[in-house]
Amino acid sequence: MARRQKSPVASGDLDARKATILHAVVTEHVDTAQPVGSSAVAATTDLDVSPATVRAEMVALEREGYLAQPHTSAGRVPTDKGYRYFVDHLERGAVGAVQQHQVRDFFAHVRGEMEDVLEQTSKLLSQLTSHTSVVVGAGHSRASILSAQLVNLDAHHHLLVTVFSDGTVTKHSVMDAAGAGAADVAEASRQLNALLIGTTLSSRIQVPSRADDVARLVREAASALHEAAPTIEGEQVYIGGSSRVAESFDGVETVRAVLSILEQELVVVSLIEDILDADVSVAIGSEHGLEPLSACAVIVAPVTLEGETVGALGLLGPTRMRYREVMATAQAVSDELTRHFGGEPGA
Amino acid sequence: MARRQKSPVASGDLDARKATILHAVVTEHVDTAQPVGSSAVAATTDLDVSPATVRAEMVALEREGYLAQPHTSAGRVPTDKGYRYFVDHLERGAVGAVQQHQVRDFFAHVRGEMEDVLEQTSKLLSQLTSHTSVVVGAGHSRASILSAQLVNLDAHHHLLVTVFSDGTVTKHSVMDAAGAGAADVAEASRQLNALLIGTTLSSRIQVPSRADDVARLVREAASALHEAAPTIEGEQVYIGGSSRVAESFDGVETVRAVLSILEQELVVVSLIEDILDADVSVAIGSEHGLEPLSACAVIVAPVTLEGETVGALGLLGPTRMRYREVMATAQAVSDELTRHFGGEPGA
DNA sequence: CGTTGGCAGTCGAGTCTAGTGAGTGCCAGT
DNA sequence: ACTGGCACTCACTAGACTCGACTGCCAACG
Repeated sequence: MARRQKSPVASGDLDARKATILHAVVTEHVDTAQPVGSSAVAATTDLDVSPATVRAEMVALEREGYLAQPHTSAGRVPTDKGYRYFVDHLERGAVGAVQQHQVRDFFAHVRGEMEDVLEQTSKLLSQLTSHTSVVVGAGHSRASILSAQLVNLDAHHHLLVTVFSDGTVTKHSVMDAAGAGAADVAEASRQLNALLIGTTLSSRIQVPSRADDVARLVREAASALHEAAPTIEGEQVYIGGSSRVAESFDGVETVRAVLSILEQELVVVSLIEDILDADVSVAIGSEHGLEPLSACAVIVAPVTLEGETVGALGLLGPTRMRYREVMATAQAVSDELTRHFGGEPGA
Repeated sequence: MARRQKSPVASGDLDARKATILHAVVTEHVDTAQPVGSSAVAATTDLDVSPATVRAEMVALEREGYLAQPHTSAGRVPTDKGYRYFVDHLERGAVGAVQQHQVRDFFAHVRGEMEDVLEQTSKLLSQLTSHTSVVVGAGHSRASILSAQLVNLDAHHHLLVTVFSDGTVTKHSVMDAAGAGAADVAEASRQLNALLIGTTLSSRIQVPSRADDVARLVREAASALHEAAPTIEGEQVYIGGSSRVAESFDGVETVRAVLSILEQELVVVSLIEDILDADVSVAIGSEHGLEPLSACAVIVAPVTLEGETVGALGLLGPTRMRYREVMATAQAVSDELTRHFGGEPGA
């Protein structure tokens, strides 16, 4: 609403009245899920114009691609472009008091490891918004190793347990057909720790080439760790409220398609990362490339730690969504999450 | 079909012809999703009787509760009791050759930690059966601690990393407001290790009561571990193919209800454990107590390790399900999984 | 020239009325 | 005990019709 252009042609800005009408159509349609007619717009806005005038404007808005008609004698429905304009010109609202309180309360009481917090957060988000939520914890490719330890499980199996500077812990099985003695395992553990401390997963390390049991164990363990690197570097994904998908769309096929996408973590992560920006951002309908999600809008907010983006949270719902409220919620949770991790690093 | 009673009254067994008719109705209904008429049954069975005779039998089957009519002039549909009889008298079939191969192939190539294998398995199951699958890894309440280590993250945060005899690894944040020195942390780590090794989560341990930094760290870490015990003892749950739910049921409300149940891990686990038996077993419709799942059948197979049940796998679909095939698949995967973990314990 | 009221036209949704056909229950005959 | 025949039931479908919410267009107005 702030920036406006003189000439309302092309795709730039719309004149004030068109903007008001578009805004009215969007909000009304979000509320009712029905096409919105000219008289409804004339009644709900404070434009003081007749339905006929509204109609004329709507024809223009349709020509410019902001609105669409399901069929000739129906009201108008916003297009993706219409929603986009709506969102771009939305003044940021504060999150409701009840929700605000719920968010604060949640973060005041939540305890436990980062993983648990992220998972709980995804549940909170879907509960607050009635949409499906996605929380992505960034990978730790740049984290360095704080400790590595080889633990003897039984005669032929050991476990390499690695602790990273970002607080993650990984484990890797190490087979040992020969069955080295406990002393050898302990020695290998010592050497591994010395070898790996301070390195990252992408570091090249110098493994001993000797043929004895200890050296063999060290080599096996180190390779197990580095082989698995691509997997454990990967992001953690927590999805909450997937049952909300069934409420949001009426076509069973749409529901299936969306759920199917949600099952593919890699796709979800790359979707979120595509949309991710320094601020709360939105992808509407076909704006993200995923055809099965063309009926969806995705709202993404970053989670930062010491200025760096370490994760993201996303909310997925129908394009017909209460953008203002949902974006405000995303912003609030993102802020609190950032503060939460900022306050207690590594936890 | 083996055991049969003379008197077909009451709820015991049905006479051969009724059994055949019930069988025909179930298989036909599973195929077509339509009520099955008497003439269809007469045509598809080798009973060589007229539709009229079939009708008479169907009336009896309906009176005894095995069949139901959606409305007066429609064919018959199996009731839960009908499906139950069908399943109880199903001769176990072998799994199809293609699937057999797929399962073997999967287990021949799958690598990685138990958690990863279970998760992959749930995907395999849902892919093989086109149903939603659940894989439950048993809790490790009886596992003893092999190693405990306190790792210094930063000035005020440490991480207690614990390795259990069943190969699981847990981590717990330990806050340290006072900021003990590195030497103290190392000493605390040593003491914790000595203290915890060989104990289980339910063991009572004797923590030092001294007031110095080391003792404080030890107490903090031990209490963090034992406080979290209920959580980490808990089962791991992996759900695969939840999008299949949308295919299986046509009512959106049913889909939502089922998805909603699937989101509650505790409910899913207790459901599976209720049904769990030494063999592949089935709960049909209202047999399990969960009202929202009254349109579902759940097939559960145990996963054993050295004679002990260490987990379970479940398949959830509509009562109108290909029980024979799905049960055979569950059996096959359960067997292979058991063999897989039996062959490489701890992996 | 932008705006307005009026008006004919369009089209989806709902209702009503057969007509169709799959399937049943019953019964008399073998 | 089984069968063929038969009247009956009832969901489903198609067509006709009305209703009503809109639109698009146009002539008139300030």
